[in-house]
Formats: sequence, C-alpha cells, structure tokens
Amino acid sequence: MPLDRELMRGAGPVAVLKLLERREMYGYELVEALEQRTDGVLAMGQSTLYPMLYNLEGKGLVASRWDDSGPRGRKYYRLTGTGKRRLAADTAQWNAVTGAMRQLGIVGRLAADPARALEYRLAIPTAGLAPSNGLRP
Amino acid sequence: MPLDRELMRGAGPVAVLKLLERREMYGYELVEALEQRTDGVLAMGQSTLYPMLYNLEGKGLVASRWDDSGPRGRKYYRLTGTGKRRLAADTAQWNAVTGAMRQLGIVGRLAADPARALEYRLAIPTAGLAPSNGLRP
DNA sequence: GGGGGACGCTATGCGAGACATAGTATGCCG
DNA sequence: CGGCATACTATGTCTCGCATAGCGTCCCCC
Repeated sequence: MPLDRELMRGAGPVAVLKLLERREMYGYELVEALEQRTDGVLAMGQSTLYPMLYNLEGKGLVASRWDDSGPRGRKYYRLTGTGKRRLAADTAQWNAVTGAMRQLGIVGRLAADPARALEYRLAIPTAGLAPSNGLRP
Repeated sequence: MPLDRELMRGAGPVAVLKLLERREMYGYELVEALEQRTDGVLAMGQSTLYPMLYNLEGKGLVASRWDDSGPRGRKYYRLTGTGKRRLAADTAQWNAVTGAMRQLGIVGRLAADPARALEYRLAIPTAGLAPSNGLRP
C-alpha cells in the first residue's frame, strides 16, 4: 500500500535504522516488520528495502553478515556505531519536523491510536492497490 | 539552517500548500513565513521555493497572478481546488506517517512547545551554518 | 510427485524534486 | 552612493524510491 515516494525518502531509512536498534534482522524480516509494526503505513517491497540496505551499508550505518544455518541463507543487518549516531540525529530531525508540521496545523496532537492510524492509512492515495514490487496485497 | 533534503522533499510542498490555504501569498513572503511559522525548521531559500512553486503550478495545485501595484512586482500564489484536495490527502498521509513513526518510537507525543521545537532544531545537523542560497544566517 | 507461491536475495535504470550556482533588477537605508 | 534586502528566473547536479528483471529453492497443497 504505497506511501508517497517523497515521504518514504524521508521516513524509510530512519524507520529501518530504528528497527535495527533493538536487534539485528535479516532483509525479508524487515519487510515484514515494517508492514506489521506500522500497520502498513511504512510498508515497502523488496525492491525498495534491499537497495536501501545496500545504501545504508555503503554509508557505514549498518553492517551485514550471512547466516547459512537454516534452509535458506539469510543476510543479517545490524546497526553500527555510526548508524546509532545517525539514528539519534534523524530522530531529532523527525521530531523537529513533526513539531513544525504541528505549528502549521498539518499534524495534530495525535495519540498513538492504532485505529486512528488505520483511519489515516485508508486515506492514503491508491490504498488497496497491490503494487508489483512483492508487497503483499 | 538546512533540514535534510530528503525530509524536505516530503514536508516542503505540503507546508507551502498549507500556508496558502489561509490566503494567497507572494513568493518571498512564503520564504519568510516558512522561517517564522516553523521556527526555522522548514526554512528554505528562494532557490528551493521558486522551483517548488513552479512545480506545484505545473501540477495545477496553485495558480499565480502578478501584482505590480507596489514598488516591486510580486507574484501572488493561491491554492486551486485541486490543490485543496491534494492538501487534504497529503495532510492525511503526514498524520499516518507521524503515527507510524510514533509506533516505532521515533516520534514521541510531543506538545506543540516552541521551546522544544527549538531544542530539536538545534539538534539538526549543520545547525548554525548559513547556506549560500539566500537564507538568513 | 509436481506445480506454484512464499521466501530470500541481487542488479540496473528511470524519474522526481531539493537545491546549488548563476543571473537580473531595484528599492531603500545608513 | 554603496551594499544589503527584496523579488524573481534559469539550469544543471545529485540523491534515492521503486519498477523491472532476474536467480535460487523451500514447502505446501492438489
């Protein structure tokens, strides 16, 4: 359920870094977690997530290792020290931007209400259309 | 005081549309209003704002008219009907994204506290550096 | 037993838009 | 009178989401 690409450019990477703050995760697991943990708002397909991970790794914000112990090989990603600092900075920026949007009257003082989140999610343009990038319908 | 370019991609246009929701404004006035109304968080220079306005007009979201009654000509912009609908949709998306970021623990339940906004603004990378695009120092 | 979807990943190119650089013009204040 | 503020236009660079295409194979169900 696609979020506007320009918003995803600002939100996607920091959301991924935040998920990796708690524990290392493999790619496909991140796809699932973004869907589950944000009620689909920040859902992204493999064609978005994997290049994003390569980019984050290229910048030294995450590091990866292969785990071939299961039936399928999995590439696990973890936050680096640089990544943790970047996450802190991005988190501050996101709070600043959210504050600014509130000042303008775009974002309200919204409680962390999943029902409300779903309400807004349904308002997203093209809601219900399944993109052809591997996202679940 | 530059906000990350990727965040501005998502925040800039909707902020401009929101400012035009109340009344028409001319370009330079929008530059000033973005600085004042968001404590500098969404401040942008003329080289960012004008192309953004041309893009919004190209999409039919705003319309412009010249006013030569003063000592300098001013190009006033107003929201179109299409622009109003787009603003409503973008506002919903921003609330959805903010809710998602809150679910992940990136954005907190922040009161509209200008002092807090300033605190976050100071946390923005490169705070204090004056860009060479006409933004005030 | 085999087919198809899920699982897990890689490669590459296109398009959108922030913003830097460069420019023009001139009003106005010290 | 000079410099900064005011007000705008033009163009090119850079970044990154994501589409398209692909490989490999596990596993479930008909």
